[in-house]
Amino acid sequence: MSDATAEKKGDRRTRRSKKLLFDALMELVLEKDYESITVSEISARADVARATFYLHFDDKDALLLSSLDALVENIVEEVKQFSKQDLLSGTPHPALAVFEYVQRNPSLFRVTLNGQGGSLMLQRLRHYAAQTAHQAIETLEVTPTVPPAFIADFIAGAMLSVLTGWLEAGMKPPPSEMAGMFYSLARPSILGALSLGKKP
Amino acid sequence: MSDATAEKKGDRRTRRSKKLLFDALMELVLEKDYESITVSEISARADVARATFYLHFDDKDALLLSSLDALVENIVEEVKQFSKQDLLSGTPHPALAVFEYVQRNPSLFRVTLNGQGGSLMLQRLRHYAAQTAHQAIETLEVTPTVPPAFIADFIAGAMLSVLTGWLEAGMKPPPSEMAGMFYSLARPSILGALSLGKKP
DNA sequence: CTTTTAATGACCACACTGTTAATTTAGGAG
DNA sequence: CTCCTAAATTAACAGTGTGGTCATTAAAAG
Repeated sequence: MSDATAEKKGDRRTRRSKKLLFDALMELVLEKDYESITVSEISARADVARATFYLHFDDKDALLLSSLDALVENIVEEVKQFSKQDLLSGTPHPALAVFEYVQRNPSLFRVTLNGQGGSLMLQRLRHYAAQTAHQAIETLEVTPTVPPAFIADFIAGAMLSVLTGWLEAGMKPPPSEMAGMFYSLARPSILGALSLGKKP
Repeated sequence: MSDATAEKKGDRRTRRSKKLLFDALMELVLEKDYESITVSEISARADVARATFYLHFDDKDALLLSSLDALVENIVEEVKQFSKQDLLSGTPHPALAVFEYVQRNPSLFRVTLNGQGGSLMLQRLRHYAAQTAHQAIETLEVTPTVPPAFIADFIAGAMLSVLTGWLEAGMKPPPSEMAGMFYSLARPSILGALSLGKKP
């Protein structure tokens, strides 16, 4: 094992290339329509041979998805910090975490939510969100009157949609306010759906 | 004016071609990934010269969007029938209308919501939905504590997300049940956000 | 019937894809 | 440091789809 700073896998050159390509895509994605970006363009921007691109990724989407996966892992982890009590209390920590995270890294989310990044990303993001919401609900240990999966879809979709609108509006109201509004809509719903089946 | 059956615009041949192309796209979209469908393929399936395609549409997306627009117009009109009182009453008419409509024409919605149909459709559908929700809220003539646009985004996103899950699950619970669940989550939210500013 | 207009097939230049082969370059193990 | 291996590069390649034009044919509309 070489360890040392370790953690990273693979040849230094490989890492370098992947990072360059990733950064190039992020740059381009802010400049133009995702669909219209070509592999040639990404490689050129990354100052990497086109063949090198295909050495690491099958196609444009593969690169994009691998980026998204990394990003989502981060945000999910942050959000998971706040579960149980925060979910039912008035403190909008989980939602706040989301808004703040998005505010900190708007680029990729803008691509995803604004519909660019094609369908793949939105689809995947929705699944991630729903799954996370689902897990959060289950930690509450109540037997809801509505299937948790339904609640999860509902809340996840609402959150993504609201996020989209927020990005389109230039992230105008600050995260705290957004989170507050989100909770004022989401909490009554969830509480209502859970109330009948509360556990002692 | 030639009127007679009228209502339709343009040359009969034009209408024919457009319809053929539209139908072809719908067929293909059920068979394979939207992104992978080519103009050549659509034209071939429609049994129409490729040049004819470009005579009517700029590209694949233009055809798709024109289809979506037509479809959405229908559903929006249906939903708009039920506004004011139904919105606040327990009768889930508006949501029911949506679920039933989708159940009746699943194909295009499956494309849109399942993420295929690229980003364009989802984006546009979200806007349509939010806009419709927004208008519905304004007919209520109350001054909500949360911006109507926010509520609209919230509800529209929730609806689309739930619809997506529903389609993925093979439209398993019937529309009535889905609409019921949707309302049990959506109503408390909306009522809560509106309650403080009720008008006499 | 005559005029107008859509549809067709054909043919084009162009861009991007995905792959492979030969060569150069740089990292890592010992 | 040296050698060996694996990554990166350059360059070609066939394949496919795109838009667009054009003269010709077919069919509506008046």
